[in-house]
Amino acid sequence: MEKMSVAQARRPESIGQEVQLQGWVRTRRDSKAGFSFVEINDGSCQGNLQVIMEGSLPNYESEIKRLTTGSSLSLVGLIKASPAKGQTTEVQAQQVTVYGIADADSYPLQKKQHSFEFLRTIAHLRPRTNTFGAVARVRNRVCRSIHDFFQEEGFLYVHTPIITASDCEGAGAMFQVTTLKLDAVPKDEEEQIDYSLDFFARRSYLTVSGQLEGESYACALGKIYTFGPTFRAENSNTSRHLAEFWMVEPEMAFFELADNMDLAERFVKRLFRDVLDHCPEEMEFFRERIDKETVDRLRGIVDSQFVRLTYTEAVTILEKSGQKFEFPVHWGTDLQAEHERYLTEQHFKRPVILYDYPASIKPFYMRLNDDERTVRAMDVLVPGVGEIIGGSQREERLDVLQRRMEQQGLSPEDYWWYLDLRRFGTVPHAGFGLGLERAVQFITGMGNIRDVIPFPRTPGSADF
RNA sequence: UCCCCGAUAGCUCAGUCGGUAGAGCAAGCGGCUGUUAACCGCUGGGUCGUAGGUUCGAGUCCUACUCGGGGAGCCA
Repeated sequence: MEKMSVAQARRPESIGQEVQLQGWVRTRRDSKAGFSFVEINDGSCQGNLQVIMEGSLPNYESEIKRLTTGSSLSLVGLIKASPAKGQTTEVQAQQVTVYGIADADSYPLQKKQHSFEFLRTIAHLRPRTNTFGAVARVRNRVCRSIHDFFQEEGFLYVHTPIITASDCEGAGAMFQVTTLKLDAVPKDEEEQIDYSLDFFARRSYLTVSGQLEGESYACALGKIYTFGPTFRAENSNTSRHLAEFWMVEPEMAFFELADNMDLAERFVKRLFRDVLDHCPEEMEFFRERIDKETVDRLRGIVDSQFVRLTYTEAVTILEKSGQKFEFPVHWGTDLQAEHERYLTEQHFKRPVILYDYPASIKPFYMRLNDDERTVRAMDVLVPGVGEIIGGSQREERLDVLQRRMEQQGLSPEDYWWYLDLRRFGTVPHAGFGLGLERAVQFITGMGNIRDVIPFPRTPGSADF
């Protein structure tokens, strides 16, 4: 007997086939006329499959009448056109095997809406809900599109290390990795921790970015991208931050800032277009249940040009806006969330790429402009979520890079290999980072980033 | 880390002026039905987050703590 997915069985072209289906019960409705409607889902699509289970089945009273939400089963049946509204096909079951009942008294999921807060406490079961199934499928589609896009553009997928000894990748607090016994840490003569006895014979950390290593490969192979888990030990408690998240970081030799912005815009639009094209049921679900605007917003972005303006121009717009901001705007300080929101949500009402930020508020590796006050940084801001991409053209001039490091209190010796890239055949190059979860959050309209990653890690919480 | 809000049945919530606990859904039983978040009736289900305090009396007022949420900062 051929196995078939629920997704396939829901399509009209499957009518007339006799197949095996396996999945989990979403709901059961009994008819006293002597049969039951059982809706099953196997994760292959948003919708359920209605199965007719007749009272004449040998295990009808003993097992089928006891099927509860969450129970698992296998069945053999004939796919038919459904006579009633609500679905195009349905299955007439000929044989039903129950794998496992989900005891309704203790099974936490019911056929009703639960709060996301509650579902986070049962993260191992929440993928069985409509919302988390849809998020998982959209997340998968976005990941596939990330690879498709870069592979089609001739990029090489490079794996940068998860464990790093660069103690300042320039992107925030790091998790330390150690095999030292924390209750008996070895000390040297000066009572300092003796890291020569640690696993890597020096302090090591979980990566906060693969950028520096990515530059190494871009400066040999041209266009590369990394895509993997990233860790930040910041004590951030917001709906947009995770301690462990996934980041895509392309890095391109012979790219200047304008090339970088072009690529970022093409990239983001491709992700959005692919989800609209390939996940219509999921997006319709999000439009109905999560965020009415999300589909229209994505369509609008795919068809429109991103606004590009310099930091200096943005400050001028904000100053002239007449808006009362909690924090007043002035040149030289970073824009606050309220300022970015005003630009994307009220002034332009679409994504905005800001570039040429003051050098004083950006890291050492961003290329200094001729005005000596600004660097070739760019942020892609979207309505609702805010910063979705951050990137820059990198400083390729050895002397300028060394000067900038010293200004920021970093010792060039620690970055000897990074500086080698400028010593030997340096080239203009650029890159950016896109937070996967921020992208999925924006696409789906989900309000909390903890609900677009399967098992979220946040301060004080690493359950499951 | 800072500011604000919350914690009551398995879930989602209501609970008036401080007077001893309620609904919907879920569950069990019964009824009805090609149903589709099915529907109707009945039944069971509670240390009101924890620890103190005020009071004749606290779910309700006060304090601390724990956990959760929203916002800010940091950023992706």
